[in-house]
Amino acid sequence: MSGSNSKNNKSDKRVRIIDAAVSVFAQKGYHLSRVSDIAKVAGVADGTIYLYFRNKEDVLLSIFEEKMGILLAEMRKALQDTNDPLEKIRIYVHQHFIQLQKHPDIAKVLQVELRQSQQFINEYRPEKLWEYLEILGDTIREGQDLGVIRQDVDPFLLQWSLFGALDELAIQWVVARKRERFNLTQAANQVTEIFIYGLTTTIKTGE
Amino acid sequence: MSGSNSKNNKSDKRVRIIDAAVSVFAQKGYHLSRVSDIAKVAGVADGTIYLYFRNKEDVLLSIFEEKMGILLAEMRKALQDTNDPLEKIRIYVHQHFIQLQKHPDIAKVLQVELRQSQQFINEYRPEKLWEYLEILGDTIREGQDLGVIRQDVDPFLLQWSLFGALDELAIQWVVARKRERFNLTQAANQVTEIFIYGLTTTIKTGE
Amino acid sequence: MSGSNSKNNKSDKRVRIIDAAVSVFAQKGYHLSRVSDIAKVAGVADGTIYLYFRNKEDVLLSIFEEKMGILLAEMRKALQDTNDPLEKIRIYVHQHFIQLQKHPDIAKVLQVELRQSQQFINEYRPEKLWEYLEILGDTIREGQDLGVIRQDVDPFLLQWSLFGALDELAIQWVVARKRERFNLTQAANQVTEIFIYGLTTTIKTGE
Amino acid sequence: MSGSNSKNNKSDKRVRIIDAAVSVFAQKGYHLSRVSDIAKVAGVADGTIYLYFRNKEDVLLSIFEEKMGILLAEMRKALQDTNDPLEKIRIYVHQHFIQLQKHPDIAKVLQVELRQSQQFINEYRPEKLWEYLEILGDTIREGQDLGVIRQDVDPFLLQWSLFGALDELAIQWVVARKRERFNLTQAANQVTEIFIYGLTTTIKTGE
DNA sequence: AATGAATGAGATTTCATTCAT
DNA sequence: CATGAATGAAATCTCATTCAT
Repeated sequence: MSGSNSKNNKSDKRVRIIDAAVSVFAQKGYHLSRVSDIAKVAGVADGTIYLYFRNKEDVLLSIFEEKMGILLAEMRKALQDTNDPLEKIRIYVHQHFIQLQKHPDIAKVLQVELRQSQQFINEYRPEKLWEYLEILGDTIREGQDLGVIRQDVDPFLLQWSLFGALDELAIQWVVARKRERFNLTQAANQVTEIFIYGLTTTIKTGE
Repeated sequence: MSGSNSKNNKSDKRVRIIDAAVSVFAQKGYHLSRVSDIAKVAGVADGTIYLYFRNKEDVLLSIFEEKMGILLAEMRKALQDTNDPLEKIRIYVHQHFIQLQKHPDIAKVLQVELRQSQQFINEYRPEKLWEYLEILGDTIREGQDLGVIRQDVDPFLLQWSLFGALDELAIQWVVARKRERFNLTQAANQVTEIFIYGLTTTIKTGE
Repeated sequence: MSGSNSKNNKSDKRVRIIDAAVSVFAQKGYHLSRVSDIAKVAGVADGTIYLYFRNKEDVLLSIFEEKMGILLAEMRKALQDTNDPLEKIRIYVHQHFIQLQKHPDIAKVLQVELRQSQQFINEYRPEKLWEYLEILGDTIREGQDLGVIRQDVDPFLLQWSLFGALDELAIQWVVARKRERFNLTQAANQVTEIFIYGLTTTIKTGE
Repeated sequence: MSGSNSKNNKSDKRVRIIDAAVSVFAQKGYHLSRVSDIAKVAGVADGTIYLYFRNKEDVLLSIFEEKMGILLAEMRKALQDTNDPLEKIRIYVHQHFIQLQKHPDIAKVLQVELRQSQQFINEYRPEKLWEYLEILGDTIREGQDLGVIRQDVDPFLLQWSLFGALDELAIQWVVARKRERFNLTQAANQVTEIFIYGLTTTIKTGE
């Protein structure tokens, strides 16, 4: 029991630091966050952080690695029962926004800090993020193979367009305190509507 | 002529500092850029920067103010001869990407550094950016009034979705060294296609 | 013992910084003293000073607060057994010079740096110094009430005159390296003589 | 005439800089005063100051040299018709305070800045100030030779005590915004009274 | 002689990281 | 393992002084 406790304490502390860092980074941004801020929120001494992480940057990297891993796993689980590509896209968008709502701080860090530094993105390839995005790209290609998505769009461009749209709405929701202006479920519905059917009023013949 | 020179030199220096800052911020990000880096690139002494700007942050703010003003003016000029909302959107997208291609560093700073800090966004209202975005929102509302854009989408959500898509593609093109993977003209065409007609294969009756 | 040591080390460091600052300020004056000078004399790193003080000015303020407090307490103790106002003045003058002799650096900082900046005096009210001076004013008023000090002198003017005389002699002794020219005990005697009996040769009838 | 004008302009500018420096130093203190502040008040360019003075310190030194010279000359003129040492002291005190009232800024700089830096006092001997003080010392010695001033006081101590008293009252009047609390004529009378007759109530037989 | 834009040395202060306890 | 006091490198910003015009 004491061994188990000890192990729990250990992993506990690591988790507490990660969570504290997520909260602090989300609030102030990576560069304006001090290590001692993280330590204070985590309820540990400054030096303790260096027992679990190489340095401040390693804390940020670990957030990506671990939190993105969780989001990725949950996204896969949400999509596992569907085969229809268009339905998959609908679920992807909903799931993305649900995660966002559940973990706004994580979302903020992933979104904002990710783009902060070219260096960061180039030097540290956030594999888990790429995998998360690849799901969208693969689904689009699948849709094209099955003939339900137009052949004339580049899956790569479509993937980023859709992700960008989601991301921007997320930022508006998360960062800019516009949460009162829209709820994310409605947003999810509208975004999928627009991407799938377009914004024009004319009616699709196939329907 | 010497007077003209003298005047040119003076305004020259401010411009050189701004341009140097754009380049340095684009490369390293705001926080990792040292004032002396900017000075070196501008070919002036460190202290000279403080003759033209209050502090480092003021340099960043001035970039926004001035460069965004230029982009805004050019966007308005590009749109002035069009009345059709859908055509306006096509032009907006193209123009956005053309500017991007012409000024990738400015784009990087405006896009990436802008959202770096919540504080920045909250305390300093980037009016010019809002105006730039409002053009899109107004056009959408116009299109709805004219009946060419679906009434059931929230202009606010659509505006941000479209801008997010553009933004993300821009970042991919600018930041992540993916310029070889697509050209922006093609991207512009595809994004407008998708937003206007949707990503499904079914054919619009109106065509 | 180790706990005691630890505590001593901590308070030790604050004291060491204060004392170093007194020495450095006394030698170079506040403005010409660099924080790193103080750190070097105190035997700590530059940054350590900022663990104990908000900034350089706070070090100066703390010197006033703490050292003046000590001088004030000792002055009160020296005066506690006397009731005769004239005797009190004699003791005050002696005590003032004794303290001076014991802590010439403190004296220098209190006297010289204090009046350096109007701003300083106006913004930071040196309460402890006022209290120290008030002792003199109160004694004078007491003497007038008891009829041993002339009614026709303004206590306020007399207080400042006497303090100015002491102060100037102090400065001559401390700053201007004139220590060889007079000893402070003799000075104390002469100043009290002059103030009490005047500088004329005529003899008081009361004697 | 134009030559004379030119000469006037030249000396004019030097005087304007000196006067500006007096005003600025009096307000902010030497170290917090910027050369450009002086230039602005003098209505000249920053660089112009360096045509008339070697550097910032030289401006301060010149203030002493020149302003003190004026005060010294006026003091000598005020004393020239008197032979009685006690009367001379009375006049000295009055004259000192009159000058003070006429030139409070000069007084502030001479008094406060003078003591700021040991270095300053040691390296640059303010001859004119010493002469000014010597008048007091000489008068005291004269009085002792004539038998009207007690032999048992050290002229050096008495000189500094009296000057210190004057100085402190001056500072209170000039610096600490206490001008409403006393007028200098009254102060002059009281200080001479106290120094000459002492602060006790007993009556001198000689009177 | 006068200007004032430009310089750059130097000062304060912060904060990631270390290490003795 | 954990602590947190101490470190000191590094960054921003100021301002006396210079010098081309």
